[in-house]
Amino acid sequence: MESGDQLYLLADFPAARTRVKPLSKKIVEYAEVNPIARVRVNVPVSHLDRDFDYLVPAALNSKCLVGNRVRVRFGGKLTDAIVVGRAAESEFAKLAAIERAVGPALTSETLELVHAVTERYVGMFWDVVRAAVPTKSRAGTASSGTTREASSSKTHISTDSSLTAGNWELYDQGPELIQRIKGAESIRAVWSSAPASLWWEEMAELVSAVLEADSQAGVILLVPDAGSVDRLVSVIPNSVAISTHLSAGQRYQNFLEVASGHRRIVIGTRSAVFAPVENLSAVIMWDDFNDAYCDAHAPYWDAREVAALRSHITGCSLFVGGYSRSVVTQSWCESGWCESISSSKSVIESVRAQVRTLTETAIERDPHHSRIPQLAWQAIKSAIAGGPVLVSVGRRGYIPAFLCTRCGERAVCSCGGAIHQRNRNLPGEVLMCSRCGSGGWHCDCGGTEIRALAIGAERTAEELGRAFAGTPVLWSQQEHVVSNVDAQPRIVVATQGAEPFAENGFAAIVILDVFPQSVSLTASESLLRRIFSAAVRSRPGAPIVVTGDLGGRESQALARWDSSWFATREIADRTLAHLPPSVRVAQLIGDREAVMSIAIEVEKLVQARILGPIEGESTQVFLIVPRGSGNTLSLVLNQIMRSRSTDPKNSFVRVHIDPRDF
DNA sequence: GAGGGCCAGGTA
DNA sequence: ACCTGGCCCTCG
Repeated sequence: MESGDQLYLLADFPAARTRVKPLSKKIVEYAEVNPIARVRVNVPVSHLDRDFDYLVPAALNSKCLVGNRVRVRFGGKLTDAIVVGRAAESEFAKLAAIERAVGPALTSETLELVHAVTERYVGMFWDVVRAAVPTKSRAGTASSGTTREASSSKTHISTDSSLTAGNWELYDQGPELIQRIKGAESIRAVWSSAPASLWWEEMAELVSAVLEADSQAGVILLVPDAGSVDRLVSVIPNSVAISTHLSAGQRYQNFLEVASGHRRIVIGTRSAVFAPVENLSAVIMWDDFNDAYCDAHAPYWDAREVAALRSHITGCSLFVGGYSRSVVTQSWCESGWCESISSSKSVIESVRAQVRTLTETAIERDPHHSRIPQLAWQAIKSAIAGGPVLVSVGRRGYIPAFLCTRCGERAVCSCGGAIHQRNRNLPGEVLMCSRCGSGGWHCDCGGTEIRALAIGAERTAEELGRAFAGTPVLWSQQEHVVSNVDAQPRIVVATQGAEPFAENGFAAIVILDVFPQSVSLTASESLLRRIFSAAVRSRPGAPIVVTGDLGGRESQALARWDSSWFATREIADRTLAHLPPSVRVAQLIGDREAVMSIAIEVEKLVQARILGPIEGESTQVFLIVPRGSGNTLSLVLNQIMRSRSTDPKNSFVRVHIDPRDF
């Protein structure tokens, strides 16, 4: 298969003839033009993460192009390598020859991207390649290419086609945006999904606008999970999936179809951000706040950042959508790197009047002691005849809210945060505030013990079933996600993140138990995301009831129906506190000695603030620098890691650049 | 990280 | 004379 050949231009290299003395005694002809291949070898040590030169046998010339995968003898062993350059001459005298060619892996464009990601995340070239390129499967090529295959395994009560279409008229400058895309303009934009919008239809519409500008355009669509991949593949013609839930053979085959230019519309999970799409015109990402975009292996790259990097390097368009605006994408907008697309005033007006927020204290006073407050009952009761009602519940099982065992009032800290027990199996364990972290809580009544207000999702469903006997109650949860429901009256109880869409939208929505799950940087951002992601599933004018423990800013953002406003405030606070996204962070994890010595060395070379050490199973340190010094920080860390790796006595230290949460 | 060369010191 | 472990260097 010579399919990858047209990707690279040999003519780019200066023609030159060189005398090179090959190591092997065998008489082999070498490539006439640029007989040297500069490669990166797959060895797990960072001081060997540099170029090595090999001779290209004439017979392999066309398969040793820049970006191709080859096999070379390195340190006596046959090893995988990627050709990263071709040259006429080498500094090095005694060269070995490339033993075998494997196939296409990277294009010159994705090669540059992999290099950039490696540098930024202080990683090794091959650690990024492993994520970017599927392994060639032993079975070779699985015959039938499953492209645009409808997912039949998921529970669908109605089909996608009966749902309302994505409509960019719901947004200020939405129709204008579509026109500009059709006019082949390169655009970076973030959109916050409007109520009654369907994200996959919105993405499909962006794709068709891109294709209208250039029918040969390449597009990458990124979604957080396999279910979303299926959903998108079914609405976007001529697309191909590159995602981990495909078999290894299928994944490799699809990858080859993309690398050869046969397919240009790629839909996938995080690693698809590296897809070797020809003529890439746009990267479109959905739900960027989702943690699934973070790779769990070193060097812990983040697909949102990689997408931004790719757009930066190639100038391709970038569209990032979500139910609510993430702090990071809002900061892109504020820096002028990106434009912001939000729901139009009239759309916002139609929703915000319907939103009612109830604090936890109000629920406690409810005489029925139900998890579902009176107002929510009323909303469900009045809406149920007209269509489906969504009840979004928190995590299954325990809800992190507690009551004083003595008076039964909710255990609340003086700062307003919820009180929780570190280890609920140990009586007498110190009671902590989940917001400010102060310990030693006691109730106003004098009580010093708490009990969990532990009513899980099942109880809620049960309670609803009893109250609305005769109305079907449908469950949607992580193990069994219901994607869509029809317009029939029914109660849909869904755990966070598993909320279905309803034909024509839900007639009422109740969002229960919105509590911060932990003390962290992104805790309140994720509360808002949960509320908005459920609430956009409403039909116009439908009542939306939210219960839980919202801070003032969260409530206000909800009342305004403006998550960008919220993100802006968050950014301002974090900037004052020298926290991301206004700064770049490097997290070091390892032996105390090693971590501290690296931190001190970095501090000598860049002006960094050191946070920590935090002792646990291993020691953690955070190095914080202004955004502008981020590249220097990566560079310096790279040098240190390289020199450390030459000495096997040095213990291993993990470097995590810009962790999303800490 | 693996393999090889080299030197020192211990063992028959 | 031979084995063993530690150290250091290379790997194209």
